[in-house]
Amino acid sequence: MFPFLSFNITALDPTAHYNVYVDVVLADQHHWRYQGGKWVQCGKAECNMPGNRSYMHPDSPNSGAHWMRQEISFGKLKLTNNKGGSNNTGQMIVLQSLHKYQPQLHIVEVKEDGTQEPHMTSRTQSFIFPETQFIAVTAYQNADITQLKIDHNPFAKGFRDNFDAVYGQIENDRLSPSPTDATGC
Amino acid sequence: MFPFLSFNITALDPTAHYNVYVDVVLADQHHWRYQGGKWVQCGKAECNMPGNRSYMHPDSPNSGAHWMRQEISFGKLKLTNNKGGSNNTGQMIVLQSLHKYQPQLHIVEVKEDGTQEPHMTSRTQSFIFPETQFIAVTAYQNADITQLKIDHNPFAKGFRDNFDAVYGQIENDRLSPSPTDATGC
DNA sequence: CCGTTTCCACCTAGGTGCGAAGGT
DNA sequence: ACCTTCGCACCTAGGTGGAAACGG
Repeated sequence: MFPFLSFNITALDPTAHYNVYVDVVLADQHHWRYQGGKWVQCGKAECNMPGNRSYMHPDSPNSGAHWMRQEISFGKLKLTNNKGGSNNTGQMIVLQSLHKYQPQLHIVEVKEDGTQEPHMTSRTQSFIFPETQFIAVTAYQNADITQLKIDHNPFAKGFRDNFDAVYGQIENDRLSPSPTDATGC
Repeated sequence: MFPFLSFNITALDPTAHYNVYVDVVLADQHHWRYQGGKWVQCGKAECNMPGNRSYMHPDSPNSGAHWMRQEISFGKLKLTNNKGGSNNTGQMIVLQSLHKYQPQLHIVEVKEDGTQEPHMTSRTQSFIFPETQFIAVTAYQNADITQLKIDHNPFAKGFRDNFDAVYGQIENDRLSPSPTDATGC
């Protein structure tokens, strides 16, 4: 997933322990297609398919102090349309192409061992940022998104037009794209 | 560290939880030098220098069933002579060059959260395999060791003489060198 | 002098979008 | 038609030993 989700968290108990994870849910009940330069709805969504749709941050479990120390990035969260069949050990989030999704951030207080406290629902908080919605694709439809990724994803450096000139620039830029950048991708 | 340490563990409680880690201690109190094709002692060892000398297996903590399921490899254990000064967060084992070392395997029963049970020393077992002793170096002294690593470490493939011919062979070999291979490196 | 550090070519491993080929 | 998959060139990131430079 690029640009990746990144959050700042405050007001946790520095000494308590938390799991932090993201899951991705359908944002509406429609197929989408890109037609005439716009995304348009097109029929009903397929039934909820099986497959993992949550990703625990690799630092989990950890203390409130740890989570608040610095920005929490989900740079290694990976998306796929492959249900995996076998060895999918919860490492990738499985989505259906051409459906719109809404990521959600969850912060769950846990015992020191990382298992969830029972009957402590007030100790779980979830956050939804509508600006992080996106449409999953297997091939890019919107050229602006393609260019955004080529410009900012280091692994796509080979596709930049003015390779050297642009790169020096980017290194000096703050490269923390607002979550809005993910919209429509 | 290559060849890397690898262990099979049996007779754990499948439902209990354990940390598994390796540490590396001085095997004797001498400097060593390579002279006339042999390692010879040479004066006294320096005082025990500071620096991390243990490496927790990345699967830790985990169940007895997990540890017994398959061979436990320490393929990502890294050695250095750099005390790091700052950001050394326990990820590398710090050794002094030209000293002889003895790796040790430790299996510690823990609570589910990975913290050690207090007053449960009988729940810790340590194993020492003398055949895994080695002498740390910054430059290879023994040509046999150099060739062993070139032949078997995939990252050193570029130094193999008969590149293609040899590689097909190695792929078909069992590549689990006995710990003895580490001796004298 | 001899051991250490630095730089280098060469590899493994894996993340990019592109374009051709494949499916429905 | 339109979407998906696959192979590809091109990158990032990092693990090799060799050779030269460095240092006490």
